[in-house]
Amino acid sequence: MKRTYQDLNEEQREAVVHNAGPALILAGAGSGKTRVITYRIIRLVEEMKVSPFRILAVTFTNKAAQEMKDRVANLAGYQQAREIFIGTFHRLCLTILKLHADKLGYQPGFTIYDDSDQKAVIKECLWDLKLDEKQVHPYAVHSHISAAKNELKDPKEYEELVAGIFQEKVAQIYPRYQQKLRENNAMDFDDLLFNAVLLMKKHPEILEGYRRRFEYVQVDEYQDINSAQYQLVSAIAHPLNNLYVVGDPDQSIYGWRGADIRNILRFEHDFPGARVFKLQQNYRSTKSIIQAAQAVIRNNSQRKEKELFSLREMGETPTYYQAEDDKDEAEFVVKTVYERLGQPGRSFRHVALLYRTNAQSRVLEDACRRHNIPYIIVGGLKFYDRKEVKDMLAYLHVLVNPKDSVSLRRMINTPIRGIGSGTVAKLEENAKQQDLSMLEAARLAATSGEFPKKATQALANFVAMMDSLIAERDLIAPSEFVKHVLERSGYLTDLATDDSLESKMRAENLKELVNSVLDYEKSFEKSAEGNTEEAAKKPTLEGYLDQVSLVADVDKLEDKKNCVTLMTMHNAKGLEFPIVFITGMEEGLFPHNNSMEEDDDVQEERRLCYVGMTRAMDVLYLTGAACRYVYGTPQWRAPSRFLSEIPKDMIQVTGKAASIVATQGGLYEVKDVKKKEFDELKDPEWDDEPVMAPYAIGDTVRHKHFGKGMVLALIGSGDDLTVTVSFPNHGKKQLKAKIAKLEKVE
DNA sequence: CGGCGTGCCCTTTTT
DNA sequence: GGGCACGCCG
Repeated sequence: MKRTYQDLNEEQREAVVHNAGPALILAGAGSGKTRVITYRIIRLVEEMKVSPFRILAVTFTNKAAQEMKDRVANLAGYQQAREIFIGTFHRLCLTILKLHADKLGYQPGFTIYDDSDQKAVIKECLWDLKLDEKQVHPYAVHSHISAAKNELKDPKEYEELVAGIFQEKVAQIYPRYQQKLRENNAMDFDDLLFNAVLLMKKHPEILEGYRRRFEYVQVDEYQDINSAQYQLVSAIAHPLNNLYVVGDPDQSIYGWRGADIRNILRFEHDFPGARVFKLQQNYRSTKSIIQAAQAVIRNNSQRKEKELFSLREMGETPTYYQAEDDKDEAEFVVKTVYERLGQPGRSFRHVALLYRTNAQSRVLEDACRRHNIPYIIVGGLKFYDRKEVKDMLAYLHVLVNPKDSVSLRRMINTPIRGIGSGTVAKLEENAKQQDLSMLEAARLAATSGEFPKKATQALANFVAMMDSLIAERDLIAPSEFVKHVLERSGYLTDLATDDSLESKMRAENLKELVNSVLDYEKSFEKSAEGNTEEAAKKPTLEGYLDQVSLVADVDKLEDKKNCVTLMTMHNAKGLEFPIVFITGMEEGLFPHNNSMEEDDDVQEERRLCYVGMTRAMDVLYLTGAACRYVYGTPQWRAPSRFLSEIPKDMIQVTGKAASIVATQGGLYEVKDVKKKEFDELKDPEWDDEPVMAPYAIGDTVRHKHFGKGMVLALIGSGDDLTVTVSFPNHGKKQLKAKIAKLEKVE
């Protein structure tokens, strides 16, 4: 069958009919990049007669992978689609590593440690090294190690480049951290990439195998690729370099995770002879939304020339609402959602509420609940992060990988079975001295008589339980087995002993966990888990755990339910909604305080703003609050600079905070106060008075030593009020209002 | 050993 | 505001 690609535009068609050799597709937001990449794959199979088995397509999220699989299956048929390796980087690496784990000194059943497991291991290291975790923050240590791995630096290489006291500490911790992971037969997320690359380096014959296998390599979201991913992809694509990458430098928002935007910017340099295609027509949004988004992104200096345009109608001019405080902001959002729902063809599912930080979701959530708006939150506290679910997963991890002592420590006394912290500490000591896993140490202790009688008995019971569970593990279906573990562990019985609502919820969540195992099993019936080299053809507990470790919340976002969606802008990438609210448009929040010093960081924030705005199809609201509660204290901040980058005629301004006006460029005058309408909607109990501050953003003040300056932000109230002032000759200063005694100047 | 209360400090974003 | 570590008491 010869396809004519009539449903593609000229730009898209040119990109699709590219044959061999490297190609870079610069695809603006909403320009149909997924469509292009799927058609490309189909063309490889149907016209160029490439065996599906020889095609690799890598994405960043499972959701993107699934969508691509579905589209290929729809167009080319299911049989073709399942032969193609379409998956995330992490899934690709995991698949490779499972096949060759032994070559790196791992066993195939290795566990993937999540954030909290990683943190636990770091803490152990700190403890071993007698470092104070108050001074050396585990989180900071881990992010350094993570960054090192993303740049493919092993502990030795890291040590050589150490600069500063903190990094010296990290250099001590890093090798120990790796050693502990190895002892637990565990890898962290970054190891998946790092070890896959390492494997290829150490074993050229394995690399050669994958080179021969994957003749055509496609990469989605290329702007977000880090060094390790770059190495992997370019190694596999070499020497044919049939490397087809799609991305948008303006949507690179993962720099903090090691993504290096330079990879896309220098693609033509790295792969000589590369052809470049641009997709600049946006199909998603109205003209006025695209114009506003373009106006913002234009302020970035590091860009590839690309001008997005929309052929849709002008549509509604985006609105900026300046709220008094965060609650007022939430009320505005909710009220507007109701207004919009009155319009034909609109329902809750068409609305997304976006924000910069997860902490912002709470106020929005409260407002939704008060006004009976159904909502789902993507990200934040995930299902798999709940205590009871993590406990049960810890059981399963140990049962699959008995060396996993981090998980063992979590479940050994949950529910309480008389193995207290003293006993655990002693076990740990024994394990370390005799070079055993914790479970082995427990097994020994159960018979040695070294422990007190009660503890010995408790350990003996525990070991017997674990041994019998391990023996049963592969005899029944994973879902049956999980049910069995819930019973045998006494976890459910323990929950049943008190009838609090919380316990009931937990029991409910554990049922849901069993359901998720059932879903996993079902996916095998239709055999959608389509990678042929997936070692096992039938569902296993190990396979289930792998999957859980690799799924993110967005992946499961179903649009069946009629709910408003709440999520961060990071999570929103790749999605679209008719009506979008971007909340928290304030200096210090967006752009975030931690990203305001370096120009590169501000540029990334701006790209994030661009990503957020371009999610909107028809209607876009930008909202910000003059005063917001952070960690329980009020903070006053100026409107985001990104607002002032949108020309006046491209945005309509409204709000009720007439007293505090934008200072960034002083562009906004607040008109059209809609207070009356709010009061009708508001729950009276909710409407507490905002905290007043003696200064306002934009005030000029005089300081004894620093002279005249302008107020940029206010944090706290009363005696704790801290004022951020910018002085012409002394720069930014944070001053305690009580001590500094700033004098207001007219 | 284990339950419970107090106080501290923060996570910006996530596969 | 709230999760987590620590300390006290039954």
